[in-house]
Amino acid sequence: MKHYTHPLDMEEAFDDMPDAEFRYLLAGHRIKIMPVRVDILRVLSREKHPLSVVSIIEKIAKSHNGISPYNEATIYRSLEGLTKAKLVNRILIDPDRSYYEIAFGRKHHHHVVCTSCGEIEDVTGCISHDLHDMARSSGLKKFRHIESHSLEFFGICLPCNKEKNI
Amino acid sequence: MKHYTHPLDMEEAFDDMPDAEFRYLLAGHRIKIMPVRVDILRVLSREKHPLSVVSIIEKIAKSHNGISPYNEATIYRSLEGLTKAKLVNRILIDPDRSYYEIAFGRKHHHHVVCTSCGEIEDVTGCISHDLHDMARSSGLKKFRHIESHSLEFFGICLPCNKEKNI
DNA sequence: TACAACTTGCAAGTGACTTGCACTTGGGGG
DNA sequence: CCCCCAAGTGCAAGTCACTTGCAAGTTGTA
Repeated sequence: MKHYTHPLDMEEAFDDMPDAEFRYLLAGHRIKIMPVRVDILRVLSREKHPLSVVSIIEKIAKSHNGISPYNEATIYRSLEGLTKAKLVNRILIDPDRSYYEIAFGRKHHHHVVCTSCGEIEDVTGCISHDLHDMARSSGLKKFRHIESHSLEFFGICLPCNKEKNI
Repeated sequence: MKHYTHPLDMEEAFDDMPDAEFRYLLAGHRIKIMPVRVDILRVLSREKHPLSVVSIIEKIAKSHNGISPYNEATIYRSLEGLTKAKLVNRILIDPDRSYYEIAFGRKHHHHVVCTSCGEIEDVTGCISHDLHDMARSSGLKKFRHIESHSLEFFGICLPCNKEKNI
C-alpha cells in the first residue's frame, strides 16, 4: 500500500488523498466516521478555494451518479460538526451564504474575493503574528486570548474589470 | 450657531453632532435627505461599535417614544443605500445577521468579537498598508485593485472567561 | 453481539432579509 | 414658489438559507 504523508503535515494538493486518511482524521478528532463526512472532506480537500454549501452538494452529487445521497439538513449538520472539530473552516466572505474550506494541510492563508463575479483567490504569506500582536496591543481591555481571525480582501478581478471597460 | 468640524475630518465622538451635519453628508453624497437616513446615521455615529439591524431599530425607537416610525423594510433599504454611498459599512462578523457601523470620521480600525457573548471591541492601528501590499504581492494573478478588506478577530472576552472558570 | 449515543431523512418551521405595488415626498426645473 | 417625477416608503407577501423535532438507522465500544 502506498504511503501517504499525514495530512496535517502536507502542503496543498490532496488530489489523491484516499478516504482512509479522512477516516483517520475523523477518528483522531473523535467524530464518528460517517460517509457524508468523508465525502465533504474529500470534496473540500480537492478544492483550492472555499466552496459554498450548494457547491459542496453539487460536487458530492457528481461523485454519486449526479445525485447527492444526503439530505441537505445532513450536509448542514455535518458541516457544523466538522467546523466544531476544526477539520473545516467557515469563511466570512458573503453575507448571504456560507463558504467552507478544509482546515488542515494548507499554509495559513486568506482570500481575495471579486465583488463582481464572486471569484475567490488565495492570499498567502499572512502576517498573522503581527495581526495578533496588533489585536492584543490596541486598546484591548477585555480580550486576552484571540482564537482566530478573518482577513478577507475585496476587489474586482481582471476578467470582470475588462468586461466593464468594453 | 456653534461651529462643527466637518465630520470627515473628525476623529471619534460624534455624540453631539447635529442632524444638519448628516443632512450635509447625505446631500454631498447625492442621496435624498430622508428622516430614516438621518436617524440611522445619528444612531450609528453615537456608537463605538458596530450595531446589528435589530439594535439600530431599537435605538431609533428609543428616540421616538419607544416606537420606531419606520417599517423594517425601510430600514433595510436605507442601510443598503447608505452602504452603497459609503456612509456606513456592513461588517462581516456574524453569519446570522448583519452589523453596520458609521463609515466616516473614525480612524481605520477593525474588531475583536467575543465568540461567547458577542461583545465587540475595536482594534485600532491596523496595518492596512501592509495588508494591501500582502494581497497584491502574493500570487494574485487576477486581482490588481483591492477595494476593501475585512479583518476581524475572534476570542473570549474576560468576563466570559471568568464565568467559565467558576 | 448488544446497546447507548450519535446520525440521518423527512417535513415543517424560523428568521433575516427582499420584493411588488400603490401611495408619498424631497428637491430640482420652470 | 409651485409643479412634478424620480426616488423613497408602508404594507404584506414572498424568498431562501438554514434549523429543528422526531422516528428510524448507524457507529463503535463494551
